[in-house]
Amino acid sequence: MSTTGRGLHGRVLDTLGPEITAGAYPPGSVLRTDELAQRFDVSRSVMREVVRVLESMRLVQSRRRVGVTVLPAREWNVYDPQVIRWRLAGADRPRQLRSLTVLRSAIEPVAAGLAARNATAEQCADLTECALGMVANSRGHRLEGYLFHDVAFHRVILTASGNEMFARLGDVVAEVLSGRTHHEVMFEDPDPAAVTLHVQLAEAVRERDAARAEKLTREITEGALQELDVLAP
Amino acid sequence: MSTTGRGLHGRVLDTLGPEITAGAYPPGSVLRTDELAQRFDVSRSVMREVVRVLESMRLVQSRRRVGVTVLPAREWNVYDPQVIRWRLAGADRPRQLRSLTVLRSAIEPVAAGLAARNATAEQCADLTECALGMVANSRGHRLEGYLFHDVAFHRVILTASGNEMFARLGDVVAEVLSGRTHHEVMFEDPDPAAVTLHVQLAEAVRERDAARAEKLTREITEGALQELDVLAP
DNA sequence: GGGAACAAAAAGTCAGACTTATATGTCACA
DNA sequence: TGTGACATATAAGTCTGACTTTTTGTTCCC
Repeated sequence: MSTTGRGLHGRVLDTLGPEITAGAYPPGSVLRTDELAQRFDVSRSVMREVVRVLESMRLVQSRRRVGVTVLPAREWNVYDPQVIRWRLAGADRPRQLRSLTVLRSAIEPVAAGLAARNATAEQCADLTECALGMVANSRGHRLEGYLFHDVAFHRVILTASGNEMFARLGDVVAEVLSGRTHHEVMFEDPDPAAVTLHVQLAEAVRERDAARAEKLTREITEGALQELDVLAP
Repeated sequence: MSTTGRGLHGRVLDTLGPEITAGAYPPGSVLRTDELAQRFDVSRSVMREVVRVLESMRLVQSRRRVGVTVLPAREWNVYDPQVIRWRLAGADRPRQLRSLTVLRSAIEPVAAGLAARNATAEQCADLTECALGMVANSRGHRLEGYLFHDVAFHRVILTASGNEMFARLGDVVAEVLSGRTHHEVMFEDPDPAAVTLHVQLAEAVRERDAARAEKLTREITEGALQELDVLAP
């Protein structure tokens, strides 16, 4: 389910990008456009476009008479969805997953508070529906169905907050939740306490209780953090 | 102080990017690469590189036989530093400033709590130094000096949190704080209460009091939000 | 009216020549 | 020996023109 992939350019990017984010080239390494073009068997034009995109992600820097320099991780645009996907697919997936979960724990409670103030009637209904879907799939190893509703639930919260910056983190949350179900060990049914919290959160938003919504979300993300500590200490 | 600017490619990007984020072309509008190249008097190769970068920011989408379609704002990579800068320079600066301030109010308290647990001795010293610098410049219209130390202070907090996602928001916070001093009306000296809060926050981090650090930061960002309500209601 | 063949349009790709900036090495001079 | 000016090589940057591929919209036939 890659966003790029289309065209020669996208295929090269999907190989070179992950290599860089995986640390295959130590920071300061110099690549040459011509050599890369040769390696991937594409023309210089295509290779230049790839380098330009990597440069806009701050993964590399292109300088005359020097070449394409790989930048240290501290420079990377770590909020770029492609970079996030590449890093989650790579070796430092655990570290990345932790970073993102901590980010969630900061954002989502505030977003939920705002959602309680701003959510439309339709969004409230969606929320309730998602929560019910979670309940319905919380037993009997129906993990896929549970995940689907869980992701949808958090997306609605983030969107309903009315803050575009929060809304854009929907994909990140989806990635984190999906990762927990698919990549990490998750044989057992979801924690019943978490399910209850989601139902209560939908209630709180519907009743415009911002403080309670924030508190409940804090408990949810707190749980996600603890879960992470158990899985990857 | 533009990151790009270097080269023909950067100059075109710095014109076309802001135009799109300013909403000069309604979503769904179709641009043609050849026409754009003609308009900016550059070759198609350069124009293609520009389009590729805009595409990676999800501002546009390039499709065969159709052209370069402008995407709706909901699709934009609003965390991309360039996009942030372009939007802050444009007409919906107030809305953008509010979004970012809300984001700060979610992130910084959590970051401060983590900083209290993870900050090195050197970072604690830096923090105290910055706080003292703020105090020293808090009276007599020394706004530039105050801003400098304020920005540095928040950068240290975000970095000391140990979370890379938080650390990368240093530039955003710098932009918001700088905007308050330069663009918005800011004739008076900074609020003495805010200065005190920063001094206390440096203390709390030094004493490893995570809960107090978080609470103090929440008060600081709360102040920033109220300030925004006064300036742009 | 519906489906298949066709034509046009725009992006995608390539190859090659030329330009420009700049890191680095050379050499003369102090 | 150190230092500055100058020359040179290098790799990115730019331009041009030709060709390919995909997709859309039309037309024509059943």
